[in-house]
Order: sequence, then C-alpha cells, then structure tokens
Amino acid sequence: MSNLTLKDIAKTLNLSITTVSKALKDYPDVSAKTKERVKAYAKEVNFTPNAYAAFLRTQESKIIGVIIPRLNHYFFSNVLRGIMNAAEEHNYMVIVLNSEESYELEQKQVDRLLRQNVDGILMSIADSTHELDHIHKITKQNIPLVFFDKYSKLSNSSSVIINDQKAAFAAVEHLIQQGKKNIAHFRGPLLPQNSIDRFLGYRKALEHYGLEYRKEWVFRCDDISSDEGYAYAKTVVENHPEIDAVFAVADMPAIGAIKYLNEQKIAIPEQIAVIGFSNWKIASLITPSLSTINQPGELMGQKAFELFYSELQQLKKGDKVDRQIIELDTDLIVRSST
Amino acid sequence: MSNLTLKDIAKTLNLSITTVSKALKDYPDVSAKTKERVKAYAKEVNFTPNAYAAFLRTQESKIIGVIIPRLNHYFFSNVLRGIMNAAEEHNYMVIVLNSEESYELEQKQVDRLLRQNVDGILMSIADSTHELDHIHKITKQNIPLVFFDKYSKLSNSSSVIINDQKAAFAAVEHLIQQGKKNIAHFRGPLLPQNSIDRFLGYRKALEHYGLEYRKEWVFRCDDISSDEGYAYAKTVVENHPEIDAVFAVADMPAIGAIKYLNEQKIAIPEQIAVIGFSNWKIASLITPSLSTINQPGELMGQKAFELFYSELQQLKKGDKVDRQIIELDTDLIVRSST
DNA sequence: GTTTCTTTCGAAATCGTTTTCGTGTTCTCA
DNA sequence: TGAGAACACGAAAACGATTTCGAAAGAAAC
Repeated sequence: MSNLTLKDIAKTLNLSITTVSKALKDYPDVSAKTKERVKAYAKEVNFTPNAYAAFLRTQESKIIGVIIPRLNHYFFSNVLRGIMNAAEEHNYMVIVLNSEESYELEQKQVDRLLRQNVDGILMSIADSTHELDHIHKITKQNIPLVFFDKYSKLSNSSSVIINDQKAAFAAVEHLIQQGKKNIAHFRGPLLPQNSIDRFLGYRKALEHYGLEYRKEWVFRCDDISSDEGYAYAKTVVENHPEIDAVFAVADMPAIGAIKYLNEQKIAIPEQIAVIGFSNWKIASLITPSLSTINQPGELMGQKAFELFYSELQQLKKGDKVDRQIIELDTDLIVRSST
Repeated sequence: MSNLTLKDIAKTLNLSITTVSKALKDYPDVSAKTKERVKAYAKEVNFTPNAYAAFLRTQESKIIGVIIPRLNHYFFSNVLRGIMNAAEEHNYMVIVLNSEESYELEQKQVDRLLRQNVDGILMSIADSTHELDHIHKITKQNIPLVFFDKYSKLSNSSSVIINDQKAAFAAVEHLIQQGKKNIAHFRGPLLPQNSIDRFLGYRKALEHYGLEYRKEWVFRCDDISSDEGYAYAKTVVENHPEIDAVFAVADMPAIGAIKYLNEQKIAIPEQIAVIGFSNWKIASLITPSLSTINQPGELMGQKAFELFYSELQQLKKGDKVDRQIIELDTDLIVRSST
C-alpha cells in the first residue's frame, strides 16, 4: 500500500526503469505505444515520482520558503494565501517561517531554508533588521529572492510593494479635505522602509497643503499595536487638545485610538477623525467603521510568486536575471471615522 | 560556495565517507580523536547533511504537514504558531496548506502531503467534510495523524480539542446569570463537531436552568461570518423583540451582531447582551468589548505537535501507538457586552 | 548484400547520505 | 606465544529518480 517506484512499474510492465522514466517525461526515444502503456498504468496505480530522489539529480526541491514577520496578521495572511495559490498552480510546496519582527530570528530562518535547499525565498523584512548579511547569503547561492511589502532599498532584489508615500499622502490629503488642520501621526518603528515612507507621505501632504509640521504631533508605535494607539490617543486628548485628526501607520493603532475615543465619548470624526492603513477585516466592523488605505494582499502574494518563478526560469536557462520592482495600486477607503 | 558534502570533508581530512558520517553521528566505532577532528572541521565549514539524500535512506523527511481550514483566521494563526515553535525545537519544518473549509480541497491537500512524504499530518477538519476516505488513506500508510480543534468522532486519531459543550454551557449560563431569559443562538454549520457541541451546550444550559428551548431562536451561520451575524441581528430585532441575549458560535458573527445593534442604538448589554466564542484579538477592541470564551490556540498547536512526535517515536520503536485525546481548558472572558 | 541511418530500448553512473559487513590492527590474558 | 576480544576504519550496497551513452534491430539507400 505504500508508495511504489519506477522499479515496480518497470517490473510489472517488463520494461527497464530507464524506459519507464523516459516514457513518463515524454522523451522522444520512446515509442508512442510504450509511452501510452506506461502512462496508463502509472495513472492507474496513481504513481508519483519520489520528490527526494528526484532532487538528488535535478537539485530542484519544488519547495519555496516564505518568511513573514507576523503570523496572526491579517494582511500577511492574505499575502500568504496569494503565494500559496500561485504556488499550487505550479506544483510548488510552501514552507512558512516566522521572524516575529526579529532580526536574529530572521537570520536563523534564512539559514534553515537554505539548508532545506528551497528553490527560492520570498520574504518581508522584519522591523528590527538592520544588516543584510543573511540576504547576501541567499543571493550568493544564486537562489531567487523576492521581497514583498517590507523590502530593503539596499538590496537590489525583486520586490512587490506599494507606494507607501503616495498612499500616506492620499490618506492625509483626505483628512485635510475633510477640513482637518491639526493632524497627528502615529508612526511606525524607525527602521522599516514602509514606516519611513508613510511618515514622509504625511509630511509631504502637510507641506503641500500649507500646514505646519510639528514633530511633537508625531508618536512612535514600535509594536504597531492597538495598545500603543490607545495610549497615544490618551496623550493627544489630554495634552494636545488642538489635534483634530490622526493618521495611523496601520489599522491596529488606529483601532486602539478609536477605542479610547469611544470610551471618552469623543465624537469621531467630528472632534477627532481617525484613518488607518491596510484595511484589515476588523476595520469595517468596529464602530465607527475605520477609514483606511486598502493594500491588495492576495495580489501581492501572487505577484511575488510570479517574480520568483520567472527568475527561476531565467536562472535555469542561464540567462541573466532581470530583477523587477512591481508597485501595486492602493485605494483610499472612506468610512465613518473621517 | 555551494553546499559541501561528506565526500568533501572526507577528502580534506583523509578519511572515508563512512567514518566522517559515523563520527558526526557519534557511532561507537570511531575513535574519540577522529570524532573530534571531524566535528571541529564540520563546524568550521558549517556543514549540514543534505536532507534529501538522508531521506532516501532513513525515509524521514523531517517535515510535517498542517492543513487548516482558513488562513486569515486569528485562532488558527495562533495554533499554527504553537505548532511551528514546537516543530522548530525538534528540527522539523512545517508545510502549511489551506482547505478553505472545502472537502474537495482538503482531499487534494492530503494527497499533496502524502506525495511529499511528510512525517506526519496535523489537521483541523473542514466544515464541509462529510467523508473520511482521505483520512483513512493517511492512517493506512502508518503516518501519524493528529487533529486539532475540529476533529472527527468517527476517526480514532489523536486529537487536541476543547470541551465545546462545556464551554458553550458556561457562556449561556453566564447570560442567564445576568438575568437574561430569552436567549438566541447563532449556531455554526451542521456538520462540524464543534458547531454541534456548542449547540448542544446551549440547549443543555437552557434546560438546566428551566428555560424553554425554541428552535425559531436558533439561526445558522454557514460561513461563520460577521455578515451573517449582522443579518440575523436584524432579524432578531425586527421579528423577535422578546430576545434579550445572543450566544454566537464564534466571535465573527457576534461582532456582526454588535455592529448592527450599535447602528440601531440598541443598548448592549441592557437590551440585548452578546457573547461570542474564541476570544479573537478584535473582541477586546470593539465597542462595547465582546464577552467570549477563550480558546488556548498556541497551547493547542504545541500539544498537537507533541502528540505527533510521541506517536512517531512509538512507530519507530515498533511499539503499538496509543492515540490520545487531549482536552484543553477554556475560560469565560467577561467584558462589556454582557 | 553491404552500408548507413532511424528507431527503440537498457546498462550504468550519478546525486549524498546511511548502514551493514569486513578487514586489519592492537590489546588482553592464559 | 598464540587465541580471542576489542578497537578503528573503509568498501560497498542501498534509497529512487534522472540522464548519458551505447547497442540492438529494423528500415532505407546504394
């Protein structure tokens, strides 16, 4: 009942292992008749070649590794789904690893994937990653590497990203168009590029509309958590009564802020408007529902796999790989919080 | 720069491949001196044995497969995290597949994992699964199988579950103790065991406290979505004004209900109390915060891996495997919605 | 009828590791 | 001193697929 092999098939069909293997892979030096005979029987007994044995010759594992910074994260779950669906179509398996936003763990996970001989690595960089030695280790081994969402400007690897600066600009612009003048920003950590870009988009929008940038209106959410949003909302209300809107780096801090404002019975958006970033499921469910920027997670995952796949094909052909950066569109979702 | 092999090491140390292999695995018939020499050099050049070649001999892939019904699902993400952490400790890789609550896809994913020669399969059954042929295929191949959360009473495989009936009873009991008398139930689909058990817990609580069970107060959420909760809350308010509390099969429908009640400015919990099930992150963030039953997701994942691991050890020793069912404790989380 | 070319198949090497079984060397002890 | 045990090492056969190369047989060409 256990898995059968080429040898078994060869024996029952009175052929050599070679011929069976070739027949299944449509080699030209096998007669049409035997090909059919072999294929029919293989299908009948549901034969599938042993992936590990095949690897030894071909050096292709048909497995890709994915490293994401957080597992229970709505956006990354969607990316993962996009990756997996695309991978399935090309008969690839996916090993998912978690960096927990930690540089050290990210290094370890890269090592594990390389030891596993994955055919490629798709990853989103951890917030605390400040060096790229582990990244170079991947590219030196000539293994396709694709970043998604959080990438590094210092590595010239293929990436699928959004234009965080533009999207942040749109969010803040929307607040301004609603008549808000004193807009706070709950920004993300210092290192990751998207956190920087969203901050820059915020500044640029203020500047563009002639509003003053005040650095005491910027609050840093190192964990991008609802708790931080809650705490900063309290600070805003208690110490900065002039603030009339908040642009948060992500939905979680925004939701934390809304929770506090609700508790204090502060009118949203009349007294303080709130806009988030990412369009998590929860954003549409809270009261008031949260305006935000939609990021196409599943599409991002799909594109990331496709980039990997095309790089792999180029490598196999011996062509020079051309690394691309795909920028996906975002849209502003206006709900009740603004 | 690519991965080096036993042969390379043997050559530089003037030893045979055999001795190197044995030295690294602490065979008794290698002198302490050579062992040290080999190990030192192996560490120096950062040697790791090729997993695929090893598989061919040992038939151990050091990979387990996990099938979950939904990817962007807070609870399952936590289970996954528990599994992955435990797996990492034992040097196992994890391949995650998604059944999307579909029986057909679940079958396909099982096939894929079997073809990949995983050392074990951990899964949570899809809502629509009504036959167990694919499950029997796993056990027939003598591959350890562990269910978590959603299991099948018809399969005697190891499982890590909670006592859904007891937990549901506690939730409804809590509503009754708050003075509620007309309690509706937004139940889950018909097939999955946990949906059935939560329904039974609901009935048992009513019975125990002498409240009448009325089947027109039970509403079925086939997708366990917030939209269904929203729609049924509307039905409740419009057609069943006597209902003063809702016990939902999961947090999502509960949150949908709260959204509708908020919109209608119906006082929660005074007019209608709502309690969910699972303790998703979002439950603590909405207004009013949602009372619910906490499920220990990460612990469940960890226990599931441990069950797999002990089954595997028993199989390797040739012992008879004893299949266990681990029942984890839940707790009632009381928040503002009740 | 001999040569040449196709067509069709199979032997064997290879991937890198594990493990069985020998073999040669040293040591122990009568 | 010689027999047996203990010790250290290596040759070789797996595991299952892929692929190169050669060979047999029939077809085609002269």
